[in-house]
Amino acid sequence: MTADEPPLSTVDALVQLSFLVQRALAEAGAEHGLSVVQIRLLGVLRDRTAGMLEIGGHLGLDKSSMTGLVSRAEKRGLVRRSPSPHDGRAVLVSLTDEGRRLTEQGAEQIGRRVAALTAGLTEAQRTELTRLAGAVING
Amino acid sequence: MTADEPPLSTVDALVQLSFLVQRALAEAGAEHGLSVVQIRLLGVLRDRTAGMLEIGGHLGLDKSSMTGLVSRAEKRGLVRRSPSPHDGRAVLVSLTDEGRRLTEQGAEQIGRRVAALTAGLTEAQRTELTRLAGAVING
DNA sequence: TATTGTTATACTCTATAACTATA
DNA sequence: TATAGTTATAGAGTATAACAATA
Repeated sequence: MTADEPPLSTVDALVQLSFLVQRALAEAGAEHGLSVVQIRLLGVLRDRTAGMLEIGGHLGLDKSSMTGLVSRAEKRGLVRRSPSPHDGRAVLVSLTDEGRRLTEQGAEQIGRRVAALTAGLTEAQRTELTRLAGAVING
Repeated sequence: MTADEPPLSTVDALVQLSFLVQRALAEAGAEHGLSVVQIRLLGVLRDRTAGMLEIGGHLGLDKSSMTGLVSRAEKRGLVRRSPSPHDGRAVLVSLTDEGRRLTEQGAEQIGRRVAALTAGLTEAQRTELTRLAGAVING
């Protein structure tokens, strides 16, 4: 029989859960030398091509932070910069084939690791957790 | 009427929720110039005095990362280093009065911000979410 | 010898301010 | 003038390897 755990407040439960998930993300990324923010960058580009400002908006980062972030990913061959056909000031960032491969593979591993966190729940509990988390996310 | 949101997978829901909570943490910390890791450092020291290795274990950081982390907090007057009475190699890190004040105040603000995330849930839903999150946390 | 902690070093990540080029 | 992006700079945060002091 395992030890009883102290009851958690809602706040503590959400904070601790967030750290568990973030650790799973970091560990999945580390297998490929990717930081969490690099994972997020690839995630943003998974379904779209975007300019620096737009990506920064999604990640909550200043445009000056984007330059280095994208350059490091570019140096690793994961993304490319292209000139925008409509605006001479703008660049469009998109995944390379290698970047897309790594994105898909990483998503799979993240899925496995995060799913493993809920392995102790019943299917009904998992469904309910997903529903409640979704309600928080959607306001 | 608000727009329908796409149904989320369990993995996506947990990942997105973790980013929401982490953002709340970061914003609460930013009000006092504290990073998330500095908040965690104060949290570890809230209920105990600990050596560098022990703190690093709680935070998942190498001992070499601890030196700078603790020194920055020390320079701000939030923690102090004391020689261990039992081991001449070790130092004991503890909160200063100012550090404790900030820790309590920060915990309050984090509580408010994280609680606000669940403001749209009923009390029963909040209870259920807490129970399910606790089940994930406790294995 | 093993352990605790620091230092030296290198890198990622981030922001502010100043700058370039284009709109 | 305003906008998209980069550069210069500064600082936090992290790890690896080498080191000092103590156990």
